[in-house]
Amino acid sequence: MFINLSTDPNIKPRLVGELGDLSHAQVSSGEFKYGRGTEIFGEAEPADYIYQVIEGAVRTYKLLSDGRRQIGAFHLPGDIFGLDNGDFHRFTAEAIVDTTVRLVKRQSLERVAKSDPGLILSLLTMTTANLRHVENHILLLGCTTARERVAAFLLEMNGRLTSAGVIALPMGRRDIADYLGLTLETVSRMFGALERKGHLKFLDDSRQRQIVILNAAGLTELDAPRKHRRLKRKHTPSVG
Amino acid sequence: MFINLSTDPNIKPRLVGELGDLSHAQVSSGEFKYGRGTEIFGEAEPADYIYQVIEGAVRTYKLLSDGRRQIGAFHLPGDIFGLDNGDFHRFTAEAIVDTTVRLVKRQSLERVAKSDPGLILSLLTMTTANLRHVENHILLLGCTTARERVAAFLLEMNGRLTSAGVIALPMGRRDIADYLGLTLETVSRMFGALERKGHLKFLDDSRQRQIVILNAAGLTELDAPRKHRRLKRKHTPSVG
DNA sequence: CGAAATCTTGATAACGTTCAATATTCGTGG
DNA sequence: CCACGAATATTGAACGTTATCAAGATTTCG
Repeated sequence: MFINLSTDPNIKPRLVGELGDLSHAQVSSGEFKYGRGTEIFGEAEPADYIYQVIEGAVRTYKLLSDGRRQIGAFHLPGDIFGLDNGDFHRFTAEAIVDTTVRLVKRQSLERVAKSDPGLILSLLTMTTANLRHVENHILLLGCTTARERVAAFLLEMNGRLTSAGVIALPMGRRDIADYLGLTLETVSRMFGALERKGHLKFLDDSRQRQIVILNAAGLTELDAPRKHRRLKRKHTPSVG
Repeated sequence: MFINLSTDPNIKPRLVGELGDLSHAQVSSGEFKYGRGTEIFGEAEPADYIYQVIEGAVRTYKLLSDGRRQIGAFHLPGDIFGLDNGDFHRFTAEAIVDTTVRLVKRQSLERVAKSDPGLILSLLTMTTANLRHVENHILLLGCTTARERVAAFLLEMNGRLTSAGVIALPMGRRDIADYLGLTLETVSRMFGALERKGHLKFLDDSRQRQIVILNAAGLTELDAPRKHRRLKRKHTPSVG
């Protein structure tokens, strides 16, 4: 089906925030539902669509050949994923829970983009936003302790899916672990430690997925034993 | 100074490969030299220029407040860095050795970009290339052992700065460690282990920075003790 | 030339993983 | 709708990989 995004009131508000100048573009678009745990697209598959979460949650990840998994991002309502700017997906995407997505044919986007600098600029803006997230994640994975990672994860989620002060996590400990480069046991232990310190509490939710942050400042405290201590800096750009 | 890149034979060949459609753009450009160890720009500073390495090597990194450092990338001759698509740099950049860079005023790029969709597309292409690199780095930092990281580093460098089969590393063990999320001692030990296994050898270079890969296949061997073993999957894409 | 930086190697320790057991809940099929 | 197997989460104990601390050898470069 073809939808003019600028005239469909149900779609425009959702997409405008992310797609910006796409608002006057004529692109082919549709909705789809994926059951909990099902694959939306696979790594290295042709990237025919880009996706936006309407409802639910999605994980995108890479696998090593021996089964080790690294989740690159969680995608929540409003988020766009599968935007690879190339012919093939670089991640696998799976629905974490029953999920509804909007999909847009990449071909139609590119057709429009040829004559619409604003759309390319929007793609650049979204890609840059991805890049920023991934860059911060590298800092997390390369430098931080288990406690710091779990705390950072909570703060990230706190900013993204809090409703009435409660974080309702759609994903399990295993997913969190694979996002943070830890094991699920370590994630569980760090949650426990943060709870004992009074930085958070669990609501009497059966699976401990409903969390309230009690002390956000406590979560930002650094924790490194003394791993590295580089301090000096030089400042003298010399002119050629 | 203003240079029309499409008519300056000394500049065009270098930039065309990376900047694509910029070749017919009129942008302000110049060259600069930075001494070994000096800062080119700092994190959160205004991003007034984008840079291309002419000669030398550059590291870009983020710091935590207690001094922990994560190097995001090494930039070698031909590479463009500082392309943040925003008003501020997200990394600090330092010359690893005496380095010559070309710099291009961002303002002039943006002026041209307004009327040149091809240039924006080039920016998108370069940003996507950055993204791909960082995504792969996340997989490395989140999932792999020390030996695998050092091996992956060598293979990356092997594809980028090999001359006559010899990798001549411009950076020290500390930089490599901060790139791989390890300590310099561990990097040193892994080099030693790989040498003992016959996968590489050092040239009698005083600082062990000249390396020859003897067995690239040996370097790609996986090494995980048995950290995670997720196996079931419908179809199985994998990066080995 | 000499102080600082770099790299290696060894000994010890710690953080996080691995292995294991339990309790609870989910969700699918009878 | 209940029951039962599978999935999820927590916790404990032991282990292992990598960090930390330390010393020494060599080289760089100011």
